[in-house]
Amino acid sequence: MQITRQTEYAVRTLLELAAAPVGETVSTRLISERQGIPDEFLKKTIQLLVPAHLVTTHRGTGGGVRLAKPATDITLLDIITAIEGTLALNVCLAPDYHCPNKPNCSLSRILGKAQEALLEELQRETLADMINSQK
Amino acid sequence: MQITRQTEYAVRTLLELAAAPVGETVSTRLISERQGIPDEFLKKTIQLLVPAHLVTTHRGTGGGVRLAKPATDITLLDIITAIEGTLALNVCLAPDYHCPNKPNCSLSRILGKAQEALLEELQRETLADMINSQK
DNA sequence: TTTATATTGGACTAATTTTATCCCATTTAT
DNA sequence: ATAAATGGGATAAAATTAGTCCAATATAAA
Ligand code: SF4
Ligand code: SF4
Repeated sequence: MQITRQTEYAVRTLLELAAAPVGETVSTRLISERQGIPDEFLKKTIQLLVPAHLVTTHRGTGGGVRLAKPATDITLLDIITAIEGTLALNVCLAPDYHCPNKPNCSLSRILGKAQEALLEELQRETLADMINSQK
Repeated sequence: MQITRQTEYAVRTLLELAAAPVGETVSTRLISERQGIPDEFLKKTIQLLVPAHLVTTHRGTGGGVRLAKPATDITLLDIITAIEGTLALNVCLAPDYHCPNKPNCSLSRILGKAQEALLEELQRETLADMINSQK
């Protein structure tokens, strides 16, 4: 019932990028050093952020990673989803899973409600908010 | 970011007990058959519910498991906690974990708030409520 | 007192997920 | 060319989750 270490790596990476001058690329190497993240693992992590349209990358000398959109448009939920897939508090709350009991299962009903409350909080604040609240 | 299978086993077990006549014991064997839970694994699961004071057990012929308190006094959060330990959306939100960054970490702050919202929902409804909403 | 029933508890195994590493290919600026 | 950087496949290590096996103990009933 925890976010994974990789998800936290992703958040910290995006915070690092959001803190950098707008439009500037940062290499994964540099991020890994500054954030204490294993660099090869960070590469994999960033490769999950690309298809989620949270960052863009550029190869070669002077290349690196930058935000794909303004920090005001990226929520914590976006990041979690990019790394872990759609958040589900139980199997039956995940897309494409069908449990025959679901229609009259009070557990899934409660977990569904609880999940809604959770998603709302995770969606409320953006990367930009997070940066600001650090100051 | 999901409850474990074992936690769901625990919930279904307690629902089964709550549905039985008050004060009546049910054997783990019977529960495992009715709920489709591996019986040896269910035994382990129930052994986690005993020290959490959610059920009491009685050995020997005619023995079994029963609720340790009224179904109105058992919340979903109680059950999750009994099986998985104190719920924490990230390591640093668990008791006895100290991250030096925590004081000015906006991630832990947001996750903390989100966790609060989640806990509130999980605490809101009791086993009794769950039974009633099935009808 | 024997027997059948049921939980207790420890050791063990299996499966799955998470975390991490290795290594080579490809792209790009200088 | 060369150095810097990401892309991506294969694999390994570690941790967690799920499940099994079995002997011991307690209890009620025959
Ligand atoms: S039994 Fe209920 S909680 Fe469990 S998987 Fe089915 S619908 Fe979900
Ligand atoms: S860096 Fe922030 S979120 Fe991560 S463990 Fe430390 S306090 Fe928690």
